[in-house]
Amino acid sequence: MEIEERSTAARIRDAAIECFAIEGISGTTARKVAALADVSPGSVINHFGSMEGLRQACDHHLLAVTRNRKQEAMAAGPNFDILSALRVEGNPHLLAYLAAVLTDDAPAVAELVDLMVSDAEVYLAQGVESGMLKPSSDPHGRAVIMVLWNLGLLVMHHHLDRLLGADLVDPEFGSSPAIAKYLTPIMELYGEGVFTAEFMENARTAMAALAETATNSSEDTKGTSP
Amino acid sequence: MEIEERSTAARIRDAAIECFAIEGISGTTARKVAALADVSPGSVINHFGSMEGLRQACDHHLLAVTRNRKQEAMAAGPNFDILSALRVEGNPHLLAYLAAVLTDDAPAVAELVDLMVSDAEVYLAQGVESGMLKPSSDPHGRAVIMVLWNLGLLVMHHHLDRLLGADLVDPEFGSSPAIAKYLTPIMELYGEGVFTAEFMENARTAMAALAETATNSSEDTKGTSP
DNA sequence: TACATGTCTGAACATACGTTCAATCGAGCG
DNA sequence: CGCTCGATTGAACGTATGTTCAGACATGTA
Repeated sequence: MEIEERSTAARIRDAAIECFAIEGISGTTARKVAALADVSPGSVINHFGSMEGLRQACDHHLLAVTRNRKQEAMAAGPNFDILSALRVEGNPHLLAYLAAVLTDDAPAVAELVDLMVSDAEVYLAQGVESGMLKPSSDPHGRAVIMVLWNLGLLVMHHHLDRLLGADLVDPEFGSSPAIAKYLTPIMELYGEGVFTAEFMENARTAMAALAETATNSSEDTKGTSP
Repeated sequence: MEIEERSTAARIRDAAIECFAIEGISGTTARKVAALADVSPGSVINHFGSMEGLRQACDHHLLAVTRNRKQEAMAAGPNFDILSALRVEGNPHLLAYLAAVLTDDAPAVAELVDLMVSDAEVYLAQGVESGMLKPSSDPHGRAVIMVLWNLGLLVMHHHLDRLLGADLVDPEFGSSPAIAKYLTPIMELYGEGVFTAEFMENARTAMAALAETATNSSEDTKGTSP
């Protein structure tokens, strides 16, 4: 028997994260996790009470890792890739696990997303102050959209990989040539936007009208809403 | 007994879409669908062969509805809200069903996403030609990112609703006052971007270096990648 | 060595699922 | 009316799951 570096509970939890990430939330069974962790099915329940308890333990681990990485990231200066921190070392399936749980509404996941948004608000404000970013008329809304855009791409990494050949979940993505195919359009959108100045002029009046009489049908915005 | 307007198969399929949308893919059972459609469990299998067949039937229905709406949308001119077409009439749970299936990689779903991207490429090109949109150095990449950003927000409608108070899946969202909270930051991002011109100047050189020697560590882009 | 204590096992159980199939129903027709 | 035949039923079956628990095991202590 080999030397055990991590506790049995930690080994089971990491095996569960890997299983959740690869087989999906519903495709993961106690027996699969047990086999992957080289323990018996009963041991999985013994340590975490139930499969739901195991899920929560994984969520809290993800949250804890994120909180730890947050401090290092804070010291390294503004970083708009919320995911890069989770890509480095640790369990290589943490990012894929996040992608898997982001859709169902577990409390710890909501807390994690809220944390990312409030972090982003700080980073964005810092960026504005340092002249790196343009100010916004709705800093909170902008932070929400940018974070959810990022997380949304992560959730649909299968489609992104198929369409652009860039696999966000690959641990080596950060140093892969494929990152350019992903960064180029995003940088362009974040740099210049898409709408021309003429169009924005027209859209602004339509938006103002929408804000006032929002109870009308959406007929007005058809063909203009993003 | 009431007058049946739709065939039994269609009733079962629509019940399945509702069940998949509300209870989730894995939370949906043949018995739940049968109860919702007021038929026996055996009838569900009789019509669709298996639960997997039922899933595929739902996917193909979603694809068919999208293709139909596409023609109307084409006639109405460029429309950058890929989802608005699915929000009008028909099964009110189609959008939520799309949000549910967007994460697992069923073939029909991939086909649907590919269709949306190629549609977006056409719309974006039309927008550029009419002076509504800025040209792009990577039209395909831009279309992919914009579509996946949109779909990503849909997938995470729970988080968007919690953070911004805008429920994308609500059938009446298009004519709701909440739409402003959602459109304001998006229009701002699509109109002006986030990065200042000065920053883009620096980023451009970093991007060029990245494109050439992409095998380096991602240390260079830390703090700048979106 | 002998004992104590907490960990781990794996066979067993209840449950819920997808699926099957003989029986039943009901509309169309001679 | 009597007959036919596809649609529908719902009880039953095999399987897989989460969970339990009595016993085996390892480890530290005296």
